[in-house]
This record gives sequence, structure tokens and C-alpha cells, in this order.
Amino acid sequence: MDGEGSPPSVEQGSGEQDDVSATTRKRRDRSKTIVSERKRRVRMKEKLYELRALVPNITKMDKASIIADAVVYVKNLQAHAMKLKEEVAALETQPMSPAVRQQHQQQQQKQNAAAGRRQQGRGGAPSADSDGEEGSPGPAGARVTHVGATQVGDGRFFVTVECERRDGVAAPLCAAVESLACFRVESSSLGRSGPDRVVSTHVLMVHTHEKNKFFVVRSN
Amino acid sequence: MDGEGSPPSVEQGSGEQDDVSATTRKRRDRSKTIVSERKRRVRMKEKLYELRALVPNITKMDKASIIADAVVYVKNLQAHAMKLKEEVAALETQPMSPAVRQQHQQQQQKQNAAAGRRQQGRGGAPSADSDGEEGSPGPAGARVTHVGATQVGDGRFFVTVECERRDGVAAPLCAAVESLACFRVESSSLGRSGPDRVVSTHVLMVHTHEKNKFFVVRSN
DNA sequence: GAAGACACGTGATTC
DNA sequence: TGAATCACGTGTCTT
Repeated sequence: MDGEGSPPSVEQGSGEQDDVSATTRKRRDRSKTIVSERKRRVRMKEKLYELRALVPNITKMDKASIIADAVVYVKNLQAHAMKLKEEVAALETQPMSPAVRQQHQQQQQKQNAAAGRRQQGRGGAPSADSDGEEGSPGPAGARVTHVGATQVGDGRFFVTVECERRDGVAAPLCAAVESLACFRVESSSLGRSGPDRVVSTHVLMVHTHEKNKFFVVRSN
Repeated sequence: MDGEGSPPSVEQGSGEQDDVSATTRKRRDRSKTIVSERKRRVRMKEKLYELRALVPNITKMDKASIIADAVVYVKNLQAHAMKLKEEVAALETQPMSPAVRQQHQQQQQKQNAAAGRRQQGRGGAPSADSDGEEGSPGPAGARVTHVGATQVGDGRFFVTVECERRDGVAAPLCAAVESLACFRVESSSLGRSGPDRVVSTHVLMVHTHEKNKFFVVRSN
């Protein structure tokens, strides 16, 4: 309780026989634990740097922020990996002759930002892609070429929107995602998926009081 | 050097009337820093638990091992995602004559066989949503708390903008960045930098014909 | 000078 | 018994 400093000052000079052994033992023990603790700190710091090296988008060098950035990065990565896996599965099971694939690409011009609870893989279609209506001209005029949504956790969804790459597309894209009132944007990122395509990925969290409105549409 | 001075009883006669104020100030400062440091530790620990909840196979609860496990997990996840992405690209662009597809499937099987241990998120982690988010009913108009810009290449700049966390901040943030007419947004991402802060990072590319208009302002 | 981050040495606890 | 991990308060350094 009383945080009084134990003075490490030496009181030698009087006792000889076991006094010396006691003090030496104590001191040796102290230095051992000290160096051990130091090594422990170094180990953790190195691991932290190692982690930081793996995470792109490091915002602050701050120790806690490194872990925080790693957390959101891992979340995005997990979601992305899951989505890719499903995509692979879908592509593998569907033979997709060239004609069909071409049609598929053309058909994927959907720009529904209000894709609320509309994911019904009807007829056992395992695709998580929601089927939108006709693509109306976007806010910036860029056509959306792909929209995907996948549940990646309890009330958490991974959403990807791909559209043409034009100047000023990011803001309406973010606005569209944020306009989903029952979601909260947990993280989002924008990058290029081709010479003329940008893709924005988001992790959305359902507001807790709306959680029961959503359910999973399992693919298989 | 040896920081003594805990006894708040008497100071030497140098101070006339500052004796009480000096000790009070010192003590207040002490407790302030103490509680601040304590909060820092708590923050880091929470972030660490949050990270641990994301990593499926946690070997030891040890603090450094958590980061180590996270490191190897992120490495695996990155590799896995890259492989999946290549796979998707290959599947999408292949004309897929029957022979080719068969070969591809064989290759697929080999990959699956080689990847003996699979780590798929399974570790039923309890909901680590430590942050009780509150519905702040604010429209846009969140205050920007930090802006940074660094040149990271030839005509390429890394820009960070931090502001208050409100619903719907991402879109105006992107709009603001995109409104810089002489830049093109190469990539951008949005995440949280604190319980009440969001930070958006962007990589901007100067349009080539404007490149000579910009130069570096070195900070230190 | 106030605030924040970090490394340090140390007491407590666990295996 | 020691080795190892953690939380703590503190000094120092940078904003």
C-alpha cells in the first residue's frame, strides 16, 4: 500500500559471516530477475515490430495502435479470404462456358446501395451476390460492376463494391455504404482491381437492436 | 538522482510559502501520471485481447506469444489470400476447355493435399466487442483532429486525416480528399484510431502534368 | 509546462 | 525452490 521506496543502499561494515552471503545472494537474485525481465520486454517489443511489419496502413507508431491496426487488418483479411474462398468454390462448381461468363460479367452492372436484407439465394443458388435491379447512373456516373456481401461473423458483414475508376468515386461509394442506416461501418478500404476498376471493401456491423432482422443465407 | 522526497512533512527552509503548494502540486501531478499510465496499460491489454480473439489457434495466453501467434497467423492468412486471389484470376480468365479445366482441378487437388493443416477461424471466441458504441446522432460536421502528409515516392503522397467518429463521416472525408483536383486517389482506407476517433489514410498521386508544381516540405 | 509514450526496477503470483 | 510473467509506480524523453 504504502509505496515507499526500499532504499537499495548497502549497509555493510558491521556483520561479517552470513550477512555477506545474504546480501550477495539477494543482489545476485535481483540482477538475474532484472536481466530476465529486460529480455522479456525486448522479446515483446520485437514481436510487436514484427507484427507491425506485416500490417500495411500503419497509422501511428504507437504501441497500442500497432495492435489496433493489426486487429482491423486481420479482420479485413479474414473476411477477404473467406470471400475469395467462396468465389473460388462458386467458380469451380460452375462450368461457365465462355458465352455464359461473358453474359455474367455484363449482367453484373448493379448499383444497389440499398441491398438491405435482400440476399436470398433462391433455388439453392449458393451465390452470396445479391441480385440487383437495373443499374441506374451512379452519383458520380461511374457504373458499378460488382457487388458482394458475405457474413463474416455475428452481425458482421464483408461488403465489396467494384465500379469504374473515375475521379471522385470514393466519396459516393462511401456515402452509399454509410447510407445503410442499420449498419455501422467498422472499416473500409479502397484500392484498384484493374486498370479501369476500383474496388472498395467494407466491414459492416449490424446495430445491435437490429440484429435479429438479419439472418444468414448459407451457401452450403 | 535518487528520487526521494516522499515525506511530505518538512522541506528545508528555502521555500517560503511554496512548501504546501509545491507538495500539493507534486502529489497531484503524480496521481495524474499514475492513472494515465494505468489507462495506457489497460488500453494495450484490451487491444491485445482483441487481437487474441481473432487468432484461431492460440497456443499460450502469454502476452508475447499472443503477438507471435498473431504474426504467424497473419503470414499464413496473407499467403492464403494471395493464393486464392491467383486462383480466382486463373479461373476467371481461362477459356476453360475441358482439358484445361481438368488439369486445373488436378492442380487444385494437389494444393489442397499439400496444405495439410488448415486454420479456419473456429476458436469460438466470445464477443470481444469491448466498445459500447453509442448512437451519436450527429450528421456530418465532425471535427478533424489531425492531418498529416508525407511524400512516399515520385509524385506520391501519404495523407492521413483523423476526425471524430460519427455516423457518416467517411463520405465527406473521402469527398474532401478527392476534391484536391490535382491529385488522384490511388488507395484509401478508413479505420478507428480510438474509441471516438476515426482515421482515414490515403495514397494520392499527383497528376503527371502537375507534378512539377509540388515539392517536399521536409519536417525533420 | 502539461500530456503522452516508453523502459526501467520491483513486489506479487504462478507453475 | 527458482524461473517466468504480470502490474505497478517512476524517471526520462518527446511532443
